Amino acid sequence: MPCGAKNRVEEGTMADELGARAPKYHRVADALRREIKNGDLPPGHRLPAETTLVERFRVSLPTIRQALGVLRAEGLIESRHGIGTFVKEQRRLQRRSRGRYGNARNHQKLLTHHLRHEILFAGRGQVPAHIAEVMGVEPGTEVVIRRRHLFNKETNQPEEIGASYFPVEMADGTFLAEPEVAPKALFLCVEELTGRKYSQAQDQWIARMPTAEESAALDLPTGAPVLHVIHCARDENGDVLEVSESVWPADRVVLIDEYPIDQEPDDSAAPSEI
Amino acid sequence: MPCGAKNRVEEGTMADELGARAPKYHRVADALRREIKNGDLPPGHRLPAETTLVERFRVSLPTIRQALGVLRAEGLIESRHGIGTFVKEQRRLQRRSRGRYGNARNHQKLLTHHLRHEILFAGRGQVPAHIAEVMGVEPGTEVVIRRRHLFNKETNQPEEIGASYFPVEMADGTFLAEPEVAPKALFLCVEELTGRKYSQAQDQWIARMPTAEESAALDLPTGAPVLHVIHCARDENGDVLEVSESVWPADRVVLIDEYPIDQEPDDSAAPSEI
DNA sequence: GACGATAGCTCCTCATGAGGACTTGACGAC
DNA sequence: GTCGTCAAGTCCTCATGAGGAGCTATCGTC
Repeated sequence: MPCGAKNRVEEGTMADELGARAPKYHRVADALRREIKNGDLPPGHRLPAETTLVERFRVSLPTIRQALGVLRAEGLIESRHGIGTFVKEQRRLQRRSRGRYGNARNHQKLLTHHLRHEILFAGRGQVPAHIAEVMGVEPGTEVVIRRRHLFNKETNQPEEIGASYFPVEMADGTFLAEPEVAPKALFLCVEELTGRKYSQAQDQWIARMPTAEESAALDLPTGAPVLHVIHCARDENGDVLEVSESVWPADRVVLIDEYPIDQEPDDSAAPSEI
Repeated sequence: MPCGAKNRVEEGTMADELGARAPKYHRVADALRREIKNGDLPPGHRLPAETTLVERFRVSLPTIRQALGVLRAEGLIESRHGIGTFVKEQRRLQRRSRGRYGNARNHQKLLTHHLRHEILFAGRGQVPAHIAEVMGVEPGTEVVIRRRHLFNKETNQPEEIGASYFPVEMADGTFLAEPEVAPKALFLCVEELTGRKYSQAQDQWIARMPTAEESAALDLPTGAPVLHVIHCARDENGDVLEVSESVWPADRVVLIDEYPIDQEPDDSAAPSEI
């Protein structure tokens, strides 16, 4: 069949919103998407086999596969080789509070004690470029690095990957360079070790697609982005005490930040329209 | 050619890391990806035409298209109908400071004065479900809504879409329900109108894929996520004064948050490992 | 010089056909 | 009962062939 001659494509099931000019794979995807959103195809339910969809929509297999590819990219369905294509269970969002330093001073324990920690690396290493920039050092400078993975203790699902970076002269030779899990918040350790106080912070918030490694480490479905925060803490002189970064699976985690609002004018930067 | 019989696939250009068992489209994608990362195909450069790639890699057109689809999904290339396929210019990241309320008290002017404001809607309307939740009201409750689009004044590119929501009893009848751009930060207007002070805030940070509307409004390339913040401000009694939300194109914008670190313990929630 | 038609390039859509890889469940041998 | 074999069902890969749609440069006309 030449491309121009339109087959009738199962009226009533196929979308009518999209004109007859829309590509077939688009119309098929639209029809299936509506059935999923309607609840006709509930989460976990198996879709008809591709060959069945070929008959039902009276289009060719590549067209059906292209339509399913669209829905797969949207995160609506998931195909398992040799088994079938399923409507995805939508993962429940977990709210993770970032909170403030003051709380940790109170409790004197690890702030993420509800998560299982795994220290992948602790010791000297070259600072990554994006960290060097906020640290204000040359790329490739040696720093003390602690890399960690955090898991939900119950489900054992990965919930965060992160790392902390310290200036060598500050942290080398201390237990910050040792792979044991710290008993309390790292910044309290740093304050004890150096006698300097955390005084100001800058956070960079980034949404992006994961790297292949992150996708594997966080068990991310295809098409799911990550939330990436680079946190830079300085003492009152403006010297960097620590840069830490965290990457969260955005399909599962919402970050919550709570803080008081200044009543007095200050000189920090301007918020976006509040 | 039957699927089992492997054609020789241009040794030296195709990846060797992936075994010969890897799918052809995967190997083609890998070869092109490496050329892009190497710089052999610099940003903005046009890739060979699909038919040329067919000859070069000695695979069929659908295979080439599938390989390009992989790179397209990764955001590495961009195809323009009738013109060609290009290595994407990586958009320069703009750093947008969110800063703090105090600054606006100082300057008494719009916090985003470097952006062009467009008020799409101002007036009464039903509160969306996700806003109702943080506001602590029933879904469907009437509130005063201000929807806005913000554009870069120079490039005219969309840089943010957002909205503010106010309780009706507070804002109805005031200029908050009028579509004129406010001369200064909205929260200052609210404080003047109500006599109540912004005292505490909660931000929800979300990374997710855009809706179709957002994708169009923010001129997002396919595969680019958005950064979504829902900001809830309350007075000292805990009454909600305003909920505002912003959606940023994550391929262009990095949000920066700067704040002092409390020296005293407090009772706010715990940060993730700092 | 300005305008419009055309040719030739590009990517996009879609069909047909075929074989492979993976999973599951039924069956039989031990 | 346990194990391995087998068949059937599923999704995955890949080829070939064809026509359509969008863009641009060239050329001719006005």
